[in-house]
Amino acid sequence: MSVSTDNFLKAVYQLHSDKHQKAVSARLVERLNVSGAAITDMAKHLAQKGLIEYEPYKELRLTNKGREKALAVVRKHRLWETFLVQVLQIPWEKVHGEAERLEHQTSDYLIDKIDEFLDYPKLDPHGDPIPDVKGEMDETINEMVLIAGKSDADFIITRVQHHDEDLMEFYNKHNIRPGKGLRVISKMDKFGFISVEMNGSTIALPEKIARSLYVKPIAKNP
Amino acid sequence: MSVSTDNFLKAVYQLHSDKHQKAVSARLVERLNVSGAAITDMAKHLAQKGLIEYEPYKELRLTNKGREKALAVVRKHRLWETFLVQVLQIPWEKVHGEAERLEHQTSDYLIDKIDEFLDYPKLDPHGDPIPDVKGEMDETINEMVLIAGKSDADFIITRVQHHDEDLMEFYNKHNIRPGKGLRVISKMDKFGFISVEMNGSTIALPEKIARSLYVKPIAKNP
DNA sequence: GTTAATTTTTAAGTTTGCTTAAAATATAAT
DNA sequence: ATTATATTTTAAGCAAACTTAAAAATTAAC
Ligand SMILES: [Mn+2]
Ligand SMILES: [Mn+2]
Ligand SMILES: [Mn+2]
Ligand SMILES: [Mn+2]
Repeated sequence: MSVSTDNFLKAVYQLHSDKHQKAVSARLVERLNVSGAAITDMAKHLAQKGLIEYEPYKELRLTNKGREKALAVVRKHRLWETFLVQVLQIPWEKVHGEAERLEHQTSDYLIDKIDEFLDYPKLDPHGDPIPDVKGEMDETINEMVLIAGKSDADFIITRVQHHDEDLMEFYNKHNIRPGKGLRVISKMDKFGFISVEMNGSTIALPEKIARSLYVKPIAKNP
Repeated sequence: MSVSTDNFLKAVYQLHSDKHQKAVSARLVERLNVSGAAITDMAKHLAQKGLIEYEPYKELRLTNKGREKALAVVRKHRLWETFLVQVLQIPWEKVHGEAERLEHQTSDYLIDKIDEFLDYPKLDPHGDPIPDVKGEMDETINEMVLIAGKSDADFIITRVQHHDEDLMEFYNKHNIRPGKGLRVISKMDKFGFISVEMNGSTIALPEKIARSLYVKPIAKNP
Protein backbone atom coordinates (compact mmCIF):
# COMPACT_ATOMS: atom_id res chain seq x y z
CA MET A 1 0.00 0.00 0.00
CA SER A 2 1.24 3.45 -0.92
CA VAL A 3 1.08 6.64 1.12
CA SER A 4 -1.76 7.87 -1.10
CA THR A 5 -3.91 4.79 -0.58
CA ASP A 6 -3.17 4.85 3.16
CA ASN A 7 -4.34 8.42 3.39
CA PHE A 8 -7.31 7.85 1.15
CA LEU A 9 -8.63 4.90 3.14
CA LYS A 10 -8.01 6.64 6.45
CA ALA A 11 -9.80 9.76 5.25
CA VAL A 12 -12.79 7.80 3.94
CA TYR A 13 -13.02 6.02 7.27
CA GLN A 14 -12.86 9.22 9.28
CA LEU A 15 -15.16 11.30 7.08
CA HIS A 16 -17.69 8.54 7.00
CA SER A 17 -17.96 8.36 10.76
CA ASP A 18 -18.84 12.00 11.32
CA LYS A 19 -21.72 12.79 9.04
CA HIS A 20 -21.95 16.13 7.41
CA GLN A 21 -24.03 17.86 4.78
CA LYS A 22 -21.38 17.43 2.10
CA ALA A 23 -20.68 14.07 0.50
CA VAL A 24 -17.56 12.09 1.36
CA SER A 25 -16.06 12.66 -2.10
CA ALA A 26 -16.35 16.41 -1.79
CA ARG A 27 -14.77 16.41 1.63
CA LEU A 28 -11.96 14.15 0.44
CA VAL A 29 -11.07 16.90 -2.01
CA GLU A 30 -10.52 19.29 0.91
CA ARG A 31 -8.97 16.79 3.26
CA LEU A 32 -6.48 15.33 0.82
CA ASN A 33 -5.91 18.53 -1.12
CA VAL A 34 -6.36 16.97 -4.52
CA SER A 35 -8.76 17.49 -7.40
CA GLY A 36 -12.11 15.76 -7.73
CA ALA A 37 -10.77 13.86 -10.69
CA ALA A 38 -8.05 12.40 -8.50
CA ILE A 39 -10.67 11.20 -6.04
CA THR A 40 -12.63 9.39 -8.73
CA ASP A 41 -9.41 7.92 -10.06
CA MET A 42 -8.32 6.59 -6.71
CA ALA A 43 -11.81 5.39 -5.85
CA LYS A 44 -11.96 3.24 -8.98
CA HIS A 45 -8.49 1.98 -8.38
CA LEU A 46 -9.22 0.96 -4.80
CA ALA A 47 -12.59 -0.49 -5.71
CA GLN A 48 -10.85 -2.79 -8.12
CA LYS A 49 -8.54 -3.84 -5.30
CA GLY A 50 -11.54 -4.67 -3.15
CA LEU A 51 -10.93 -1.93 -0.61
CA ILE A 52 -13.90 0.33 -1.27
CA GLU A 53 -17.32 0.03 -2.87
CA TYR A 54 -17.65 2.40 -5.76
CA GLU A 55 -20.54 3.14 -8.04
CA PRO A 56 -20.62 6.32 -10.09
CA TYR A 57 -22.33 9.19 -8.29
CA LYS A 58 -23.01 7.11 -5.21
CA GLU A 59 -21.52 7.60 -1.77
CA LEU A 60 -18.19 5.85 -1.22
CA ARG A 61 -18.07 3.06 1.28
CA LEU A 62 -15.24 0.99 2.69
CA THR A 63 -15.30 -2.77 2.37
CA ASN A 64 -14.33 -4.80 5.43
CA LYS A 65 -10.88 -5.21 3.99
CA GLY A 66 -10.67 -1.47 3.39
CA ARG A 67 -11.82 -0.64 6.90
CA GLU A 68 -9.23 -3.01 8.28
CA LYS A 69 -6.48 -1.22 6.41
CA ALA A 70 -7.83 2.18 7.42
CA LEU A 71 -7.90 1.17 11.07
CA ALA A 72 -4.33 -0.05 10.87
CA VAL A 73 -3.28 3.40 9.68
CA VAL A 74 -5.34 5.14 12.34
CA ARG A 75 -3.74 2.87 14.94
CA LYS A 76 -0.25 3.80 13.79
CA HIS A 77 -1.11 7.47 13.70
CA ARG A 78 -2.55 7.60 17.19
CA LEU A 79 0.10 5.43 18.77
CA TRP A 80 2.81 7.62 17.28
CA GLU A 81 1.10 10.74 18.61
CA THR A 82 0.88 9.19 22.03
CA PHE A 83 4.46 8.03 21.93
CA LEU A 84 5.82 11.37 20.81
CA VAL A 85 3.96 13.21 23.57
CA GLN A 86 4.54 10.74 26.40
CA VAL A 87 8.06 9.58 25.68
CA LEU A 88 9.76 12.34 23.71
CA GLN A 89 7.69 15.10 25.34
CA ILE A 90 6.89 16.76 22.06
CA PRO A 91 4.14 19.37 22.52
CA TRP A 92 0.76 17.95 21.54
CA GLU A 93 0.18 20.52 18.80
CA LYS A 94 3.29 19.32 16.96
CA VAL A 95 2.73 15.58 16.93
CA HIS A 96 0.00 15.33 14.33
CA GLY A 97 2.24 16.43 11.48
CA GLU A 98 4.97 13.99 12.44
CA ALA A 99 2.52 11.11 12.88
CA GLU A 100 0.95 11.90 9.53
CA ARG A 101 4.21 10.86 7.90
CA LEU A 102 5.48 8.18 10.28
CA GLU A 103 2.19 6.27 10.08
CA HIS A 104 3.07 5.14 6.55
CA GLN A 105 6.55 3.87 7.30
CA THR A 106 5.97 1.87 10.42
CA SER A 107 5.80 -1.90 10.28
CA ASP A 108 3.18 -3.82 12.21
CA TYR A 109 6.04 -5.26 14.20
CA LEU A 110 7.29 -1.85 15.27
CA ILE A 111 3.92 -0.37 16.10
CA ASP A 112 3.13 -3.36 18.30
CA LYS A 113 6.40 -2.76 20.16
CA ILE A 114 5.43 0.87 20.64
CA ASP A 115 1.99 -0.20 21.84
CA GLU A 116 3.59 -2.55 24.35
CA PHE A 117 6.07 0.09 25.49
CA LEU A 118 3.21 2.50 26.21
CA ASP A 119 1.31 -0.29 27.96
CA TYR A 120 -1.56 -0.40 25.49
CA PRO A 121 -3.03 3.08 25.82
CA LYS A 122 -6.72 3.48 24.97
CA LEU A 123 -6.67 7.17 24.06
CA ASP A 124 -4.26 9.42 22.20
CA PRO A 125 -3.26 12.90 23.41
CA HIS A 126 -6.25 14.49 21.71
CA GLY A 127 -8.68 12.05 23.27
CA ASP A 128 -9.21 9.89 20.20
CA PRO A 129 -9.51 6.15 20.83
CA ILE A 130 -6.60 3.99 19.72
CA PRO A 131 -7.52 0.82 17.80
CA ASP A 132 -5.89 -2.24 19.32
CA VAL A 133 -3.96 -4.82 17.33
CA LYS A 134 -7.26 -6.30 16.14
CA GLY A 135 -8.65 -2.93 15.11
CA GLU A 136 -11.01 -2.70 18.07
CA MET A 137 -11.36 0.40 20.19
CA ASP A 138 -13.52 1.99 22.85
CA GLU A 139 -16.79 3.47 21.72
CA THR A 140 -17.34 6.97 22.99
CA ILE A 141 -20.89 7.00 24.31
CA ASN A 142 -23.03 10.04 25.01
CA GLU A 143 -20.55 12.13 23.15
CA MET A 144 -21.66 15.30 21.38
CA VAL A 145 -20.18 18.38 19.80
CA LEU A 146 -20.03 21.17 22.37
CA ILE A 147 -22.20 23.44 20.26
CA ALA A 148 -25.04 20.95 20.70
CA GLY A 149 -24.78 21.02 24.51
CA LYS A 150 -27.64 22.39 26.55
CA SER A 151 -26.98 25.58 28.49
CA ASP A 152 -26.65 25.49 32.26
CA ALA A 153 -25.29 21.94 32.06
CA ASP A 154 -21.93 20.39 32.97
CA PHE A 155 -19.70 18.48 30.57
CA ILE A 156 -16.33 16.86 30.32
CA ILE A 157 -14.21 17.37 27.23
CA THR A 158 -13.65 13.99 25.63
CA ARG A 159 -11.84 14.85 22.41
CA VAL A 160 -10.53 17.84 20.51
CA GLN A 161 -10.08 18.27 16.79
CA HIS A 162 -6.46 18.92 16.04
CA HIS A 163 -5.95 19.23 12.29
CA ASP A 164 -6.05 23.00 12.45
CA GLU A 165 -3.17 24.95 13.98
CA ASP A 166 -5.40 27.85 15.01
CA LEU A 167 -7.55 25.50 17.02
CA MET A 168 -4.54 24.07 18.83
CA GLU A 169 -3.28 27.55 19.63
CA PHE A 170 -6.62 28.43 21.16
CA TYR A 171 -6.67 25.23 23.22
CA ASN A 172 -3.21 25.96 24.54
CA LYS A 173 -4.04 29.54 25.42
CA HIS A 174 -7.13 28.50 27.36
CA ASN A 175 -5.81 25.25 28.70
CA ILE A 176 -8.42 23.18 26.91
CA ARG A 177 -7.68 19.43 27.10
CA PRO A 178 -9.56 16.15 27.08
CA GLY A 179 -10.67 15.37 30.62
CA LYS A 180 -11.33 18.98 31.56
CA GLY A 181 -14.76 19.90 32.86
CA LEU A 182 -16.79 22.85 31.69
CA ARG A 183 -20.26 24.32 32.12
CA VAL A 184 -22.24 25.85 29.33
CA ILE A 185 -23.49 29.22 30.47
CA SER A 186 -25.39 30.30 27.40
CA LYS A 187 -25.89 28.95 23.94
CA MET A 188 -24.60 30.68 20.85
CA ASP A 189 -25.31 34.40 20.72
CA LYS A 190 -25.93 36.44 17.61
CA PHE A 191 -22.21 37.06 17.18
CA GLY A 192 -21.49 33.34 17.10
CA PHE A 193 -20.08 32.96 20.59
CA ILE A 194 -20.95 30.40 23.19
CA SER A 195 -20.23 31.21 26.81
CA VAL A 196 -18.71 28.57 29.07
CA GLU A 197 -17.22 28.40 32.51
CA MET A 198 -13.85 26.66 32.59
CA ASN A 199 -10.82 26.64 34.83
CA GLY A 200 -12.66 28.95 37.20
CA SER A 201 -13.42 31.69 34.71
CA THR A 202 -15.98 32.40 32.05
CA ILE A 203 -14.87 32.51 28.45
CA ALA A 204 -16.58 33.07 25.15
CA LEU A 205 -15.84 30.37 22.62
CA PRO A 206 -16.13 31.19 18.92
CA GLU A 207 -18.38 28.89 16.94
CA LYS A 208 -15.42 27.26 15.21
CA ILE A 209 -14.02 26.20 18.57
CA ALA A 210 -17.38 25.09 19.87
CA ARG A 211 -17.70 22.84 16.85
CA SER A 212 -14.24 21.38 17.39
CA LEU A 213 -14.77 20.18 20.95
CA TYR A 214 -16.44 16.89 21.78
CA VAL A 215 -17.95 16.62 25.21
CA LYS A 216 -20.05 14.32 27.29
CA PRO A 217 -22.58 15.42 29.90
CA ILE A 218 -21.97 14.72 33.58
CA ALA A 219 -24.41 14.64 36.49
CA LYS A 220 -24.73 18.02 38.20
CA ASN A 221 -23.36 18.37 41.71
CA PRO A 222 -26.06 20.36 43.58
CA MET B 1 13.71 15.80 -1.28
CA SER B 2 12.15 12.49 -2.19
CA VAL B 3 12.91 9.06 -0.78
CA SER B 4 14.80 8.22 -3.96
CA THR B 5 17.06 11.24 -3.77
CA ASP B 6 17.62 10.66 -0.04
CA ASN B 7 18.71 7.12 -0.72
CA PHE B 8 20.78 8.06 -3.73
CA LEU B 9 22.76 10.73 -1.91
CA LYS B 10 23.24 8.56 1.14
CA ALA B 11 24.47 5.67 -1.00
CA VAL B 12 26.88 7.85 -2.96
CA TYR B 13 28.25 9.19 0.30
CA GLN B 14 28.72 5.74 1.79
CA LEU B 15 30.09 4.04 -1.30
CA HIS B 16 32.50 6.87 -1.86
CA SER B 17 34.03 6.56 1.57
CA ASP B 18 34.99 2.91 1.30
CA LYS B 19 36.90 2.50 -1.91
CA HIS B 20 36.52 -0.58 -3.96
CA GLN B 21 37.56 -1.86 -7.37
CA LYS B 22 34.17 -1.17 -8.91
CA ALA B 23 33.02 2.37 -9.69
CA VAL B 24 30.42 4.09 -7.57
CA SER B 25 27.80 3.96 -10.36
CA ALA B 26 28.13 0.21 -10.69
CA ARG B 27 27.79 -0.29 -6.96
CA LEU B 28 24.80 2.03 -6.81
CA VAL B 29 23.06 -0.40 -9.16
CA GLU B 30 23.49 -3.16 -6.58
CA ARG B 31 22.88 -1.05 -3.52
CA LEU B 32 19.73 0.66 -4.77
CA ASN B 33 18.49 -2.26 -6.82
CA VAL B 34 17.80 -0.26 -9.93
CA SER B 35 19.05 -0.33 -13.51
CA GLY B 36 22.13 1.53 -14.70
CA ALA B 37 19.90 3.77 -16.74
CA ALA B 38 18.11 4.85 -13.60
CA ILE B 39 21.44 5.78 -12.01
CA THR B 40 22.40 7.99 -14.94
CA ASP B 41 18.95 9.54 -14.89
CA MET B 42 19.09 10.38 -11.22
CA ALA B 43 22.70 11.55 -11.43
CA LYS B 44 21.83 14.09 -14.10
CA HIS B 45 18.80 15.18 -12.21
CA LEU B 46 20.71 15.74 -8.97
CA ALA B 47 23.61 17.38 -10.76
CA GLN B 48 21.20 19.92 -12.10
CA LYS B 49 20.01 20.53 -8.55
CA GLY B 50 23.57 21.15 -7.45
CA LEU B 51 23.80 18.07 -5.25
CA ILE B 52 26.32 16.00 -7.17
CA GLU B 53 29.01 16.60 -9.78
CA TYR B 54 28.27 14.66 -12.89
CA GLU B 55 30.21 14.34 -16.12
CA PRO B 56 29.52 11.47 -18.50
CA TYR B 57 31.68 8.43 -17.79
CA LYS B 58 33.41 10.10 -14.85
CA GLU B 59 33.17 9.09 -11.22
CA LEU B 60 30.24 10.64 -9.34
CA ARG B 61 31.04 13.07 -6.58
CA LEU B 62 28.91 14.85 -4.04
CA THR B 63 28.95 18.62 -3.84
CA ASN B 64 29.12 20.17 -0.39
CA LYS B 65 25.40 20.71 -0.50
CA GLY B 66 24.92 17.07 -1.51
CA ARG B 67 27.15 15.79 1.26
CA GLU B 68 25.24 17.89 3.75
CA LYS B 69 21.98 16.30 2.68
CA ALA B 70 23.52 12.84 2.72
CA LEU B 71 24.83 13.34 6.24
CA ALA B 72 21.43 14.50 7.40
CA VAL B 73 19.95 11.23 6.19
CA VAL B 74 22.76 9.19 7.75
CA ARG B 75 22.18 11.04 11.01
CA LYS B 76 18.48 10.20 10.98
CA HIS B 77 19.18 6.59 10.11
CA ARG B 78 21.70 6.02 12.89
CA LEU B 79 19.78 7.90 15.52
CA TRP B 80 16.68 5.89 14.75
CA GLU B 81 18.65 2.66 15.00
CA THR B 82 20.06 3.74 18.34
CA PHE B 83 16.67 4.81 19.59
CA LEU B 84 14.93 1.62 18.55
CA VAL B 85 17.58 -0.52 20.26
CA GLN B 86 18.04 1.53 23.42
CA VAL B 87 14.51 2.70 24.08
CA LEU B 88 12.18 0.19 22.45
CA GLN B 89 14.60 -2.71 22.90
CA ILE B 90 14.22 -3.90 19.35
CA PRO B 91 16.92 -6.50 18.53
CA TRP B 92 19.79 -4.87 16.67
CA GLU B 93 19.36 -7.05 13.59
CA LYS B 94 15.84 -5.70 13.07
CA VAL B 95 16.44 -1.96 13.35
CA HIS B 96 18.15 -1.31 10.04
CA GLY B 97 15.07 -2.06 7.97
CA GLU B 98 12.86 0.16 10.10
CA ALA B 99 15.39 3.00 10.09
CA GLU B 100 15.72 2.72 6.33
CA ARG B 101 12.12 3.88 6.04
CA LEU B 102 11.80 6.18 9.05
CA GLU B 103 14.87 8.20 8.02
CA HIS B 104 12.89 9.76 5.17
CA GLN B 105 9.89 10.82 7.21
CA THR B 106 11.53 12.41 10.19
CA SER B 107 11.73 16.18 10.51
CA ASP B 108 14.89 17.89 11.68
CA TYR B 109 12.90 18.98 14.69
CA LEU B 110 11.99 15.43 15.64
CA ILE B 111 15.42 13.93 15.09
CA ASP B 112 16.97 16.61 17.29
CA LYS B 113 14.51 15.68 20.02
CA ILE B 114 15.50 12.06 19.67
CA ASP B 115 19.17 13.03 19.77
CA GLU B 116 18.56 15.00 22.96
CA PHE B 117 16.54 12.17 24.51
CA LEU B 118 19.41 9.76 23.89
CA ASP B 119 21.87 12.33 25.27
CA TYR B 120 23.73 12.82 22.01
CA PRO B 121 25.15 9.36 21.34
CA LYS B 122 28.33 9.16 19.27
CA LEU B 123 27.91 5.63 17.94
CA ASP B 124 24.96 3.61 16.71
CA PRO B 125 24.33 -0.03 17.72
CA HIS B 126 26.54 -1.32 14.91
CA GLY B 127 29.43 0.94 15.87
CA ASP B 128 28.94 3.52 13.13
CA PRO B 129 29.51 7.14 14.11
CA ILE B 130 26.45 9.38 14.34
CA PRO B 131 26.73 12.79 12.68
CA ASP B 132 25.77 15.58 15.05
CA VAL B 133 23.36 18.35 14.20
CA LYS B 134 26.10 20.06 12.17
CA GLY B 135 26.99 16.89 10.30
CA GLU B 136 30.19 16.31 12.23
CA MET B 137 31.15 12.97 13.66
CA ASP B 138 34.07 11.08 15.21
CA GLU B 139 36.74 9.84 12.85
CA THR B 140 37.59 6.22 13.39
CA ILE B 141 41.36 6.08 13.40
CA ASN B 142 43.56 3.03 12.94
CA GLU B 143 40.53 1.15 11.75
CA MET B 144 40.91 -1.73 9.31
CA VAL B 145 38.92 -4.60 7.92
CA LEU B 146 39.57 -7.72 9.99
CA ILE B 147 40.82 -9.64 6.99
CA ALA B 148 43.72 -7.18 6.77
CA GLY B 149 44.76 -7.76 10.39
CA LYS B 150 48.12 -9.35 11.16
CA SER B 151 48.08 -12.76 12.77
CA ASP B 152 49.05 -13.18 16.40
CA ALA B 153 47.79 -9.67 17.14
CA ASP B 154 44.97 -8.32 19.33
CA PHE B 155 42.09 -6.17 18.09
CA ILE B 156 38.87 -4.59 19.22
CA ILE B 157 35.84 -4.73 17.00
CA THR B 158 34.85 -1.18 16.14
CA ARG B 159 32.03 -1.63 13.63
CA VAL B 160 30.10 -4.39 11.92
CA GLN B 161 28.40 -4.33 8.54
CA HIS B 162 24.71 -4.95 8.97
CA HIS B 163 22.96 -4.77 5.60
CA ASP B 164 23.02 -8.52 5.22
CA GLU B 165 20.79 -10.72 7.36
CA ASP B 166 23.14 -13.68 7.18
CA LEU B 167 25.90 -11.57 8.66
CA MET B 168 23.73 -10.47 11.54
CA GLU B 169 22.73 -14.04 12.23
CA PHE B 170 26.36 -15.04 12.42
CA TYR B 171 27.18 -12.15 14.76
CA ASN B 172 24.35 -13.12 17.06
CA LYS B 173 25.34 -16.77 17.12
CA HIS B 174 28.93 -15.95 18.03
CA ASN B 175 28.20 -12.92 20.14
CA ILE B 176 30.13 -10.57 17.88
CA ARG B 177 29.59 -6.91 18.80
CA PRO B 178 31.43 -3.61 18.58
CA GLY B 179 33.69 -3.29 21.60
CA LYS B 180 34.53 -6.98 21.78
CA GLY B 181 38.17 -7.97 21.72
CA LEU B 182 39.64 -10.70 19.54
CA ARG B 183 43.00 -12.14 18.59
CA VAL B 184 43.87 -13.25 15.11
CA ILE B 185 45.36 -16.73 15.31
CA SER B 186 46.07 -17.32 11.67
CA LYS B 187 45.41 -15.49 8.44
CA MET B 188 43.09 -16.84 5.78
CA ASP B 189 43.66 -20.50 4.90
CA LYS B 190 43.15 -22.11 1.53
CA PHE B 191 39.47 -22.75 2.30
CA GLY B 192 38.87 -19.07 2.98
CA PHE B 193 38.73 -19.19 6.75
CA ILE B 194 40.50 -16.97 9.21
CA SER B 195 41.01 -18.28 12.73
CA VAL B 196 40.41 -15.99 15.70
CA GLU B 197 40.16 -16.31 19.45
CA MET B 198 37.06 -14.65 20.88
CA ASN B 199 34.96 -15.00 23.98
CA GLY B 200 37.45 -17.57 25.27
CA SER B 201 37.26 -19.94 22.34
CA THR B 202 38.75 -20.22 18.89
CA ILE B 203 36.46 -19.88 15.90
CA ALA B 204 36.97 -19.98 12.17
CA LEU B 205 35.47 -16.98 10.42
CA PRO B 206 34.49 -17.29 6.77
CA GLU B 207 35.97 -14.69 4.47
CA LYS B 208 32.65 -12.92 4.08
CA ILE B 209 32.49 -12.33 7.82
CA ALA B 210 36.14 -11.33 8.05
CA ARG B 211 35.45 -8.70 5.42
CA SER B 212 32.44 -7.40 7.29
CA LEU B 213 34.16 -6.66 10.58
CA TYR B 214 36.09 -3.48 11.22
CA VAL B 215 38.69 -3.64 13.95
CA LYS B 216 41.43 -1.58 15.47
CA PRO B 217 44.66 -2.97 16.90
CA ILE B 218 45.35 -2.78 20.62
CA ALA B 219 48.64 -3.01 22.50
CA LYS B 220 49.45 -6.54 23.55
CA ASN B 221 49.39 -7.40 27.23
CA PRO B 222 52.55 -9.47 27.79
C1' DG C 1 47.39 -1.15 -31.16
C1' DT C 2 43.45 -3.65 -32.56
C1' DT C 3 39.90 -6.37 -30.87
C1' DA C 4 36.90 -7.85 -27.32
C1' DA C 5 34.45 -7.27 -22.98
C1' DT C 6 32.46 -4.21 -19.77
C1' DT C 7 30.33 -0.12 -18.35
C1' DT C 8 27.63 3.83 -19.12
C1' DT C 9 24.50 6.51 -21.69
C1' DT C 10 20.65 7.37 -24.82
C1' DA C 11 16.15 6.30 -26.44
C1' DA C 12 11.69 4.78 -25.92
C1' DG C 13 8.14 3.13 -22.99
C1' DT C 14 5.57 2.07 -18.38
C1' DT C 15 3.20 3.08 -13.90
C1' DT C 16 1.44 5.95 -10.21
C1' DG C 17 -0.67 9.83 -8.77
C1' DC C 18 -1.67 13.70 -9.85
C1' DT C 19 -3.42 18.06 -13.07
C1' DT C 20 -6.96 21.02 -16.01
C1' DA C 21 -10.87 21.33 -19.05
C1' DA C 22 -15.01 19.28 -20.80
C1' DA C 23 -18.92 16.54 -20.54
C1' DA C 24 -22.32 14.05 -17.82
C1' DT C 25 -25.19 13.57 -14.01
C1' DA C 26 -27.38 14.84 -9.83
C1' DT C 27 -29.40 18.35 -6.80
C1' DA C 28 -31.67 22.71 -5.92
C1' DA C 29 -34.49 26.63 -7.22
C1' DT C 30 -38.10 28.82 -9.41
C1' DA D 1 -41.45 20.57 -14.70
C1' DT D 2 -37.93 23.27 -16.40
C1' DT D 3 -33.99 25.60 -15.60
C1' DA D 4 -29.90 26.70 -13.04
C1' DT D 5 -26.22 25.29 -9.96
C1' DA D 6 -23.18 22.16 -8.05
C1' DT D 7 -20.92 17.82 -8.11
C1' DT D 8 -18.80 14.01 -10.26
C1' DT D 9 -16.85 11.73 -14.10
C1' DT D 10 -14.35 11.38 -18.45
C1' DA D 11 -10.62 12.70 -21.33
C1' DA D 12 -6.15 14.16 -22.16
C1' DG D 13 -1.82 15.14 -20.38
C1' DC D 14 2.21 15.75 -17.15
C1' DA D 15 6.24 14.58 -13.92
C1' DA D 16 8.90 11.33 -11.17
C1' DA D 17 11.09 7.24 -11.07
C1' DC D 18 11.50 3.49 -12.93
C1' DT D 19 12.09 -0.31 -17.02
C1' DT D 20 14.39 -2.75 -21.38
C1' DA D 21 17.03 -2.54 -25.56
C1' DA D 22 20.33 -0.36 -28.42
C1' DA D 23 24.23 2.70 -29.08
C1' DA D 24 28.43 4.83 -27.40
C1' DA D 25 32.42 5.17 -24.67
C1' DT D 26 35.69 3.21 -21.68
C1' DT D 27 38.70 -0.44 -20.08
C1' DA D 28 40.87 -4.86 -20.56
C1' DA D 29 42.97 -8.51 -23.30
C1' DC D 30 45.83 -10.26 -26.57
MN1 LIG E 1 -3.54 13.32 14.48
MN1 LIG F 1 -0.63 10.38 6.43
MN1 LIG G 1 21.59 0.73 9.25
MN1 LIG H 1 16.21 4.65 3.10
